[in-house]
Amino acid sequence: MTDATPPLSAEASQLRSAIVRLSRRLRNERAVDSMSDGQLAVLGILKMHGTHTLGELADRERVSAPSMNRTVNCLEQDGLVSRSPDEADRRKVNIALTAEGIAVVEETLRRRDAWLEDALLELSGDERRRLRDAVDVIARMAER
Amino acid sequence: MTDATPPLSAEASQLRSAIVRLSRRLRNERAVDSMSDGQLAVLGILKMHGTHTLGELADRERVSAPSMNRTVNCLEQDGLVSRSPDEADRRKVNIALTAEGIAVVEETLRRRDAWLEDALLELSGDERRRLRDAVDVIARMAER
DNA sequence: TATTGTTATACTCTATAACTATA
DNA sequence: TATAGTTATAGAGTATAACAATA
Repeated sequence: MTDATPPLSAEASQLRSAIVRLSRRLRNERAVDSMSDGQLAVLGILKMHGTHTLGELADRERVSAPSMNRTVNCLEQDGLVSRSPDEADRRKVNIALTAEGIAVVEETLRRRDAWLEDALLELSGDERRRLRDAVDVIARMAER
Repeated sequence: MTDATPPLSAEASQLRSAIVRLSRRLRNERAVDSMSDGQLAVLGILKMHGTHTLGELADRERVSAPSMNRTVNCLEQDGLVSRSPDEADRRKVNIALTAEGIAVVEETLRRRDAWLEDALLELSGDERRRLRDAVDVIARMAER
C-alpha cells in the first residue's frame, strides 16, 4: 500500500491523532448514561480479570484507595458489584461483579462493538483488511 | 497478511480494545501535569482550528457554557489563552492561544509523538507498514 | 509495627438557574 | 424578545490525613 517510508514524526503524529479521535468517539457508546467513566472502568476490569480487592482496583486505575472506595460504594448501591471479606486475610475485601453488573458491562461492550461493526461494514474489503492487519500491532504498542 | 475474513464481531471487539488501550496510554504524556484533560482539549482545539468564541468551545467539547467559562478562566489566569470582545457582535468573546499556550500544546503533542516514535522504532519494517496503511482508515472511522 | 480498608475533609470539574449586556 | 457570556450555587469525583481492624 505505502511504499516509501515517510518521516517518523509525521507518522507518529497522524497515528496519535487517529487513535485518540476514534477512542473518544467509541467512549460515547455505553449501556447506562448516568454511569461515570471510572465506574465503567471498574466493571470492565472485573469482567476481564475477575475478582479484585479494593487496593488492587485502586492500583490498576491509578486512583487513591478512598476514591476507589467511593466508586465501589456507588456500584454496590446500584447492585452491580458485591463485597465479601477475604477468607485468608480478613483485612481484605473481595469485590466481584453481580449478575446485573455483568449484564451492564456486556451491554456497553456490545453497543461499542455494534457501532464499530456498522463502521466496518461501510469499509471496502481492502480497507477492512488493512485495519485487521494493524490490530495486533496497536495492541502490542499499548502494552509497552 | 490476513486471508480469511474473521467474524465481524470478533474483529470489532479486538479493534475497540486495542484502540482504547493505546489511547489511554498516550494520554499520560503531557507537558503540564497539573493541567486537566478539559483544559488541554481546549488548547488543542484552538491550536488546530484557531480562535473560537466561548459558546463554540462549549459546543465542541459538549460541555455547558458555565463549565467552559471556568476552564477558560483557568487557562487565562495561567496566561495560556486570551479573551477579546468580538468587533462585529459585542456579546461575543473571542478566545485565542497566547504564545505560551502555543508552546504548552506543542510540547504536549511533541511528548506524545515522541513516545509513539520510540514505540514505532521498536517495530519491524513490516509492522510499521501495516500500521501506516491503517491510519487513514482509522481517521475516517472516527469522523463517522 | 505494617498493611488494608474506611471515614473526614477539602478541592476541582461539572451542571442548572439566575443575571447582565448586546442584538 | 432572544442570545452570549458570566455569576451563584450545588452535585459528582478526586485527593490527603486520620482512624479501625487485622497480620
